[in-house]
Parts: sequence; structure tokens; C-alpha cells
Amino acid sequence: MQETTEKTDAGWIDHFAGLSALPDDIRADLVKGSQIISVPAGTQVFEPGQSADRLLLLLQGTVRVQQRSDTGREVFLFRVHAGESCVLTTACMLAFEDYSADGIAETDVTAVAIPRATFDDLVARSAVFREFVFTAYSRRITDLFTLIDDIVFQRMDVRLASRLLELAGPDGVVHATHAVLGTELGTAREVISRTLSEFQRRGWVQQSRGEVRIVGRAGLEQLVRSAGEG
Amino acid sequence: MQETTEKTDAGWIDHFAGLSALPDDIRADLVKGSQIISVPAGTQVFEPGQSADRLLLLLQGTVRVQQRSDTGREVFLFRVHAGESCVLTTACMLAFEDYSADGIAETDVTAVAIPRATFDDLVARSAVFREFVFTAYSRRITDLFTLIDDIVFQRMDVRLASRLLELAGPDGVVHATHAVLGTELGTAREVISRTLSEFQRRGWVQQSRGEVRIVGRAGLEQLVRSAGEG
DNA sequence: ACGACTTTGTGACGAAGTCACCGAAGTCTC
DNA sequence: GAGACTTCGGTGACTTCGTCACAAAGTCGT
Repeated sequence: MQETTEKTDAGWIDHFAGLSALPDDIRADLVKGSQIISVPAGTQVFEPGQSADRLLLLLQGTVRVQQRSDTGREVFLFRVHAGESCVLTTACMLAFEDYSADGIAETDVTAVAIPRATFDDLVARSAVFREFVFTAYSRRITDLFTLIDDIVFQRMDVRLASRLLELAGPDGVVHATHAVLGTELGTAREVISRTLSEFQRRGWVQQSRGEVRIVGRAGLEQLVRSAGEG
Repeated sequence: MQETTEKTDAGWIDHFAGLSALPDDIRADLVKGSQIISVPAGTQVFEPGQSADRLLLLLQGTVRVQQRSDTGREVFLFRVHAGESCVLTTACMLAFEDYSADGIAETDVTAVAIPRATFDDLVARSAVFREFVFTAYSRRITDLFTLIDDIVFQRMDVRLASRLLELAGPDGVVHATHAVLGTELGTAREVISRTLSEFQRRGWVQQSRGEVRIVGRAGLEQLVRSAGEG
């Protein structure tokens, strides 16, 4: 396994489009100054009040980032996929501030951990690396803007339809309870239940405990489209 | 105006706490590589689809950042005050991506414009400057999280009370129409009207065309506090 | 099969957004 | 200063969504 590690080390950089242009010396330092870590599904990758000391680049799995409000309720903020980095961590790492949101591994996760020292060194030395980092930021901020826009202006049924289409596997099944879908969209479970009932009545989905099966994709897509135009 | 510029140049850096620790050589390059600009109130400082080529540091005035949705409605995102920088610009500048939000000068604005070349150079060379930039990012992202949290979980009356207290001048007067307050909070004008009527009934505010006078500050503060605890 | 837990369904209600419309207050023009 | 026009604020009816309370299933361990 150790033998293959070096090969893996050399290889993971190319999972990230923005890093493939790194010159060889920088690339070598990046590989040398970072390590690959794995955590099982359900692990709290980071949490509020914890100071960040490393940047995570996801190789496999997804991390859900959410915020816990004063009242104990939760809002889903965004999801970090393989091939992406967690700006939140980055932000706090560089600003020497604490996190203000939770990060939870939704699946088993493999990631590259870049310690602050390595990170800072690379940001100083490599324009390519800088651009990689700032692009990640930019993308995430845009996501947040879109999220706010959705929350404020979009109807729940449209948002749910859209999210179901996103979350569905190739077989068209979404594995999630109503409560989970509720926190995903920042709404109450009851609203999800009622909306899904309506979708079922229209023949767009079939429900069973803990999962939703999309059987009328076209209907959901039509709903999303009709709202997208305004 | 040009004569005084050089004197101003030397001084503005100390308006920004995070920059005061800059070493002299960096400081000189920053001053040399940037320029001071002024725009009148109401100017659109930036807009979606326009590529950013400089970072703005506000010396005087405020800039309102908002997003226009597909449907033509607007959501207020945050406000950039004197002594702060506009991360949004930064994000897009560095990522070579376009803006996705509007920036509007609410007052006459004076700002330092740092062109991309200077910015990139400074990020590479100065750890202090890096920290300044990333701290600005971090703060703004945290703001967005708080905003989302508020939108999802906080009652409108609490949010309005809180915003009135923020916007009020030293004389306790807020100059804004109901419609403006509506977009500030991402809600409808009618909701503002009704809520303000209720505040007036309770003796907390007095209304006249285009302005709201706070006459019972304690009541508003009490409302905000009671909700803040959860 | 029993109890404990989780998931889902439902009705009632309050808070907030939407729509349609009105009148009142400023502004402009002549 | 008399209309014409625009902006601003008020109101009622209705819809959507969040909240609360509680019931009915489904699942699991023992």
C-alpha cells in the first residue's frame, strides 16, 4: 500500500482541473507537504468554534455543510463533491478565525489535507495555485447567492422538484427521509410530506419509507422549467 | 485635487487595521500601484456580467450589494462600509469570472482601486496582505451564513426592528421608503407597511413619508433581544 | 410478539407573500 | 395654483409556508 501511495500522490493532483498546470517543483512540494486522509460516513469533518488548520480537497465522497441556528434547527448551505475544495475551511484557515458551520461526511470520504504552512507557501509562490484557490471561493460565493435567491423567491414545490432531480441516482431513486429533505431545503418536514403527496397524486413520484422514486421525470422537469423563466 | 492625492496616498492605508502592519516596501508598492477614485451616490459600481479588474477598498461612503433575480425582484445581500473591501469584486477578479451581483453606491463614495496586477503581486509577496484579503473573505462569508440563517428562521418583525436600529442615524431617523426596506429584507412592501403600523401602534416608531422615526428604541431592542435568545 | 424508536400523515392555526386596488402626498407643467 | 402624473403607503382577500399537536404505520432488538 505504501508503495502505491507515491503513485497515488503523483496522481491525485490531476483530479483537480485547476491544479494540472502546476509546474513540477510546486507540484512536488504540494505532494510532499500534504497528506491523504480518510474518514467514514457520518464523521463531523469540522464544526463551529474549531479553528481550521488545513485545507481539504475531496478525492472521494461528499461533505454536507450546514449551519446550526441558535434555536437548534439546521440549514443546509452547500455540498462539497469530489474534485472540489472546502472554501469554508480555507476562509477560516487563512483568516485565523473559527468555523461558523458544520461539515459532515455524507459518505466515506477520502481527501487531501494541506496544512496551513504548505498552503501559505504555495499561495505565495504559485500563481496557478492562487487561481485555483480563488476560483473555489468565487464558485462557492456564487452558490450562496443562488441559494439566497432560491430561498427568498422560489416556491417550495419547485425547489423540492429540483432537488429531487439532483439527488436521484441513475435508477431515479432518492434515498432520504422527509426530515432530511426538509433540512436540505431549510423547511419543515410537514411541508415536504405534503408536497411529495401532491407529486405522488400527479404521478411524478412513488414513495416508500426512506426513499422517493421518480417515475415521472418529465413532470418534475416541467415544473422546474416553468418557474425558472419567471 | 491631484496635488493632495499624494498626501492622501500615504495616509489611507491606516484606515485599514489589517494593513497597518505592512512593511515599508510593500506599503510603497501598494500606494504606487493603486489609485483613488470617487463616484457619486447612485452609481452602479459593478454589475453582473462585467469582469472585475480591480479590488475596491472603501475610504468613504457605503456600497449596497444585491442580487437581481430572474423575476426582476431584488435581494439585499450585504453592505460594504468605509474601511472594508468588496470581496465580491475580489472573488471575481481572482477567479477571472464575472460578477453575479449588483453593487450600488448608496452615498458618494471614495475608494482605493487596486488593479489586478498589483493585487496579485502583493498577495504573492506579503503575508500581511494575504491575511488582510482572506480575513475580508471570511467575514463576508460569515455574513452570508448569518443572512441565510436570518431569512430562514427569524421572524420578519424581529428582522425589521433590528434593521431599523442599524439604519437609524444619531437622531433616530431612518430615511427609507417601505419599498426600500422591503428589498433590504427580501420581503414585500406590504409586509413592511403592516409591521411598521404595528410598531407605531405600540409606540415604538412614528412614520412620515419616506422616513421612520424611532421613538421607543427600548421596545425595538427588547423585541430583538427576546428573539436572539431563541 | 412486545415495546421503543423512527418515519410519515393530518388538521388547525399563525406568519408571511401575493394580488388588486385605493387614496394620499409630492412633483411637474402650464 | 389647477390639473396631470408619479410615488408612496394602506387595506382586504387569498395562497403558501412554518408550527404545533397528535395519530398511524413501519422497523428493530430482544
